[in-house]
Amino acid sequence: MELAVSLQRNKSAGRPRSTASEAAVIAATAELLKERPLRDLTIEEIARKAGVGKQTIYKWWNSKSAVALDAFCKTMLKEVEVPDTGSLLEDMARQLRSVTHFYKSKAGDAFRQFLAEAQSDEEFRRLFLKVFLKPRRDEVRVMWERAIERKEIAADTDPEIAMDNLYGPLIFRLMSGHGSLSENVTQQIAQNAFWGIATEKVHAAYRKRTSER
Amino acid sequence: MELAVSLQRNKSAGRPRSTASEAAVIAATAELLKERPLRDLTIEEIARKAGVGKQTIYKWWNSKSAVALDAFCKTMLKEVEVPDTGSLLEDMARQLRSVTHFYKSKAGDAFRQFLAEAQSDEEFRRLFLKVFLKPRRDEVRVMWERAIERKEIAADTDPEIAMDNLYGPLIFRLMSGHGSLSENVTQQIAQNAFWGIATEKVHAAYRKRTSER
Amino acid sequence: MELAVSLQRNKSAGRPRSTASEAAVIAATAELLKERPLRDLTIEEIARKAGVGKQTIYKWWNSKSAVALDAFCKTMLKEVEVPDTGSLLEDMARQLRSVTHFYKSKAGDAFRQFLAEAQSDEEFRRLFLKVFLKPRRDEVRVMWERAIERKEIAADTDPEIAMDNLYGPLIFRLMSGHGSLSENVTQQIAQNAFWGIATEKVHAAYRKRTSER
Amino acid sequence: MELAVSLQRNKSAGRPRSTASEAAVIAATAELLKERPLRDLTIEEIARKAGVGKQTIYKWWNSKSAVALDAFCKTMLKEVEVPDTGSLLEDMARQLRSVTHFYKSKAGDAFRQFLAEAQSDEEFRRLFLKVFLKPRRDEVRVMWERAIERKEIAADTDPEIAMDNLYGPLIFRLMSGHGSLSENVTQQIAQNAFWGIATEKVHAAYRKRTSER
DNA sequence: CTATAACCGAGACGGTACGTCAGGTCTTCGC
DNA sequence: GCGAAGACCTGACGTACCGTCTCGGTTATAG
Repeated sequence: MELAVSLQRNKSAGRPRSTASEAAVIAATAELLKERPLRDLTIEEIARKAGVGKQTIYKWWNSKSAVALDAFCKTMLKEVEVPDTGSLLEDMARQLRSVTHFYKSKAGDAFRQFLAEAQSDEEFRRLFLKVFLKPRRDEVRVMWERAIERKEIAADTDPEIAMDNLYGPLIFRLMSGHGSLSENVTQQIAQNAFWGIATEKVHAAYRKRTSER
Repeated sequence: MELAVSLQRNKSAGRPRSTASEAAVIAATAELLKERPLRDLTIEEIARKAGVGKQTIYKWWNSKSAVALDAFCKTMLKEVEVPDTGSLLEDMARQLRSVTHFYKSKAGDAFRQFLAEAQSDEEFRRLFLKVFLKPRRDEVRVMWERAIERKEIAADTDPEIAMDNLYGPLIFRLMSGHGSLSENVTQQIAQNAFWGIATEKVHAAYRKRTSER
Repeated sequence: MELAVSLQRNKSAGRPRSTASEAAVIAATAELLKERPLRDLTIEEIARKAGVGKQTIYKWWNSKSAVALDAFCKTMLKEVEVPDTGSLLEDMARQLRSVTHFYKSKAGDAFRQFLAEAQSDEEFRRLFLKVFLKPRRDEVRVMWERAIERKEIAADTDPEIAMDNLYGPLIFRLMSGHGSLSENVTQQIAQNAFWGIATEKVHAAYRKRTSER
Repeated sequence: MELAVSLQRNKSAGRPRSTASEAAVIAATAELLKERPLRDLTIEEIARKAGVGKQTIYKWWNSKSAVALDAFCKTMLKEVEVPDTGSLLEDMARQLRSVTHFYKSKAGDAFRQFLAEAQSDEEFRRLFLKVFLKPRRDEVRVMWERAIERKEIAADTDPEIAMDNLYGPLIFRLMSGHGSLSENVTQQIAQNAFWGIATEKVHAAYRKRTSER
């Protein structure tokens, strides 16, 4: 019980890390990240704004992207909503509404910056995957697992692919900007993804309740 | 940039634009783009490698991304294959195989770099959309228009969304690297996209030919 | 005749070196050098004060000491007075008075800084020797050559050693600060140096004119 | 610094100064000082090499030069040889031989570094004068006092100036590097200095023993 | 036998400067 | 007048030390 604590402390001599500095860096970075693209941040500016030495940043983070990701996770992130309405279509529609709201926010801008950054920094790609993307997907995956239990989708459905079917189109749309992300569009995407993965039985049930498509 | 140059102004005095320089810049950039991420290219290096003054580059292109995009379009791009098998599912499967091959090539790396770059450079995003993405989508759109004619999908289906359903998951997978892009996965994505947009009639016909999913 | 000139110019394309920048650097450095020891100058401060990029300084000079030496030679240096009174003793006494004046000035401070710098930078030591010390000694050497002609000193006297006998004590005094450099002291040093190198004949002649030492 | 410590205050509470740490600092510094110029030492490196906290160094010494001087005095210094042959010329020649040996050694390098350091640090200049230069000159001064007693030099000769006449040329030669310090040269310097300060009587006696110069 | 005090190592901190790199602009010459 | 060459100012890079500041711990004397 107490063990973890006492193992944690005392492990090193010397002046301990300044929580104030860390917080200042995170805060400054978060603020800057809302103002401009990640690419246009500089370590110097973060240090300046945080009132912190550059070395202090380099000591605790590997790159400005790592600082930014940390700031993002600590200040810009809200809980994922994982609806459980008993209907996959409904779940997906609701979920998509909520992630769309995220994607369109400042946080969503940051998210896309990170995805962009990952294209030229393999180490960061892994970090981003580990600290943000994977945990998020793990939370959301239950939506499909529940659908499998309810037999709405086939037992051998790969939730990973299901998720890509749902989120991929959205993200691509946002990144390329070739089309808008209106309510209408997101719902269409949700429906297509649903029809794409649901079983025939569910299709039939669904068709009963609505007019033929 | 680069467009509609020659017709209007053949009267101007002075030395004409050197086609050799332009070609050298394009070639050097293409080569560099195969070696490393766009972000890590520099105008100076391109100029050095091309044996060209920096100013010459700045004169004809707005940014290194613009040079790179130009180089990409002129040297790394092959015709899109737009299959016409008479079956949307088959068309989509084939198409996806061919774009997957593209995405996994050096050219695909470059494509993702451009998408990344667009996240921090709105002007470039528009350029990329105009000179690459839109033309491509225009070519591919006929696949869905043909499917509408064949009544495989509803008349009011938006091909834009259909395309996002098909390509979005792939691109997202590649960019985030959370999963592989095996033949198996791409075919699954194609199928899901197809089931997502095809009409009930087509679903039924398809089920006849295969065992129940 | 004209050859040297035409070889000099035209040798390179590109924007020529900015004389304004060079002058600004020299001026700024000279000013700073009067305010504080060479060691406490920084390239950054010079650049800042001169309104010049650091790179411009690094391009044309190897080190801050080199800049400082250049500034010193171009702005703080006056002609050496090489007296020719027909008497070595008189020449030496006058010369020493004038160099003492130099040593005690701001320029003399700088001179000692350079000598100090040379102790930890062999490359600079050679530079200093070449551009300042050797030319100066070459100018002054004639004093002893004339004395040799007049047979005041032996024909095989080494002027280098004679000069060290004259200037060495002064410089050491100034650097260590163990004693003052009053008129009295410098004249004593001059006399000792003179007696040390003059021939017996001259000693005798000199003794006739003055009371026995 | 470092002087007159123990006698006055044996009463104070608290942990006493660690002699081990002091010795380690001195040893590490001495070693480093043999490897590179004083300017290129850093407190951090000394602390690292000595296995000591930086603060411990700052507590007991004012600057790295002070540490170095301390290390120099405690480990690199040998007794000065003050010959007493009964002849000033002989004394000077021998002395100069021995100091030349010193100047050319690692210790001599350090000595010049200190003299150099003194040009940009007035406080250190005074310290160096007090703990090294003055004591040394005090020891050597008797050479001239004995010569005065023997009436080899005038009663009012200033030994300080005499010393400068002897050592100054050597030191300047070494610092500027404009000439070598061969046996031949040092003996010439010694002779010149001797002739410069000896009385006529001595000159005459000396001439009897040698051929006319 | 504590309590107090000074010391010590370790090492994090806010800074300043380093020397390098590239950006985007400018100026000159040769074609 | 175009284009190469290349110098210019700017500003960020990542590193090295500076001198200061906590920490946890150690070793003395004083009570």
